[in-house]
Amino acid sequence: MEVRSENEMVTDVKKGPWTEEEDAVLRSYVETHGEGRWNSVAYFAGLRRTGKSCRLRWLNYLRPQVRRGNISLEEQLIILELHSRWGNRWSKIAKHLPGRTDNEIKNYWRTRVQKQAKQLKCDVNSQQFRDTMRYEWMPRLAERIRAAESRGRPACLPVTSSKEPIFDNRGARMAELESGWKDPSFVPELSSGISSDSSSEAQVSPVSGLTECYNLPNGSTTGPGSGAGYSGWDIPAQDDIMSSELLLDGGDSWDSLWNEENIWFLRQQLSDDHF
DNA sequence: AAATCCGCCAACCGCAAGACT
DNA sequence: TAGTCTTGCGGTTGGCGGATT
Repeated sequence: MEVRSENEMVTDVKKGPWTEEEDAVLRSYVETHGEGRWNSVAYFAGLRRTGKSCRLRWLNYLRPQVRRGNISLEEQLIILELHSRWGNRWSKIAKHLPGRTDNEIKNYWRTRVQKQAKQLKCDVNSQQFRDTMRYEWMPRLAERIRAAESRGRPACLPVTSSKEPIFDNRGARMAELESGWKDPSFVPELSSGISSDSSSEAQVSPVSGLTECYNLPNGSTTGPGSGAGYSGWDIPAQDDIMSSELLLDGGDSWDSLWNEENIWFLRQQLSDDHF
């Protein structure tokens, strides 16, 4: 009988997309034996994969808690808010978005947000871009959420199985978030992954550069949110906010946006001392 | 209809920190 | 205490599919 060690298995490793059969094997094994010891999982489950690959597949795809589909408006706002605080700390940000993986948030940031920075011809780490996020996108997003809330959503949302009110402090929380980014003294926390090197920020003029692409909050708006120019990124121009067609992500309905999972994570996000 | 471009996302890689021996 | 193993994180890449030419 052939006996192979775990290390030998690794040399026989398979890469690339997972098959349904592999998924079934991994899911079955983890459900029976639990997570952890991923090299052993790969070996004893008979998968020709590395432990790392098994772990990643489980965490990012097979876990029952993983949420799939469009990033909701609230999730977008939370991502912007937390990224302004922590920078590229994807796993940390993901912990505040139940069911979302760090990989998903990272991909979202790179494909949507960095694309807008590119269109603005500014560095994603620049003061100009941070100001744009802070003064334009986040307030607009909050406005969209409120507008959506006032249209299709019942003022008092249903209770969860715990019978606790869900959004009792929602307004207060939103105001708290906004006061943070509207406060002139607000300085986004820069941690690893965000360059605080002043030389990179010197590439653009923080204010004059901003006004070339965007007007500050008291002015009219131009830029990625202005009508036909934006796609994928879900922050519309002020005018668009009043367009009900743009209130939701593409294809999202109120039912899907305000399902149990969204309500659950919003409860978490809007609860006191969560950040 | 074919070729090319582009956006998205799953998965890989290297590194670092913590756990274990 | 040092070496090894495991896990977790962030950056990057490659393939797929839809859009555009």
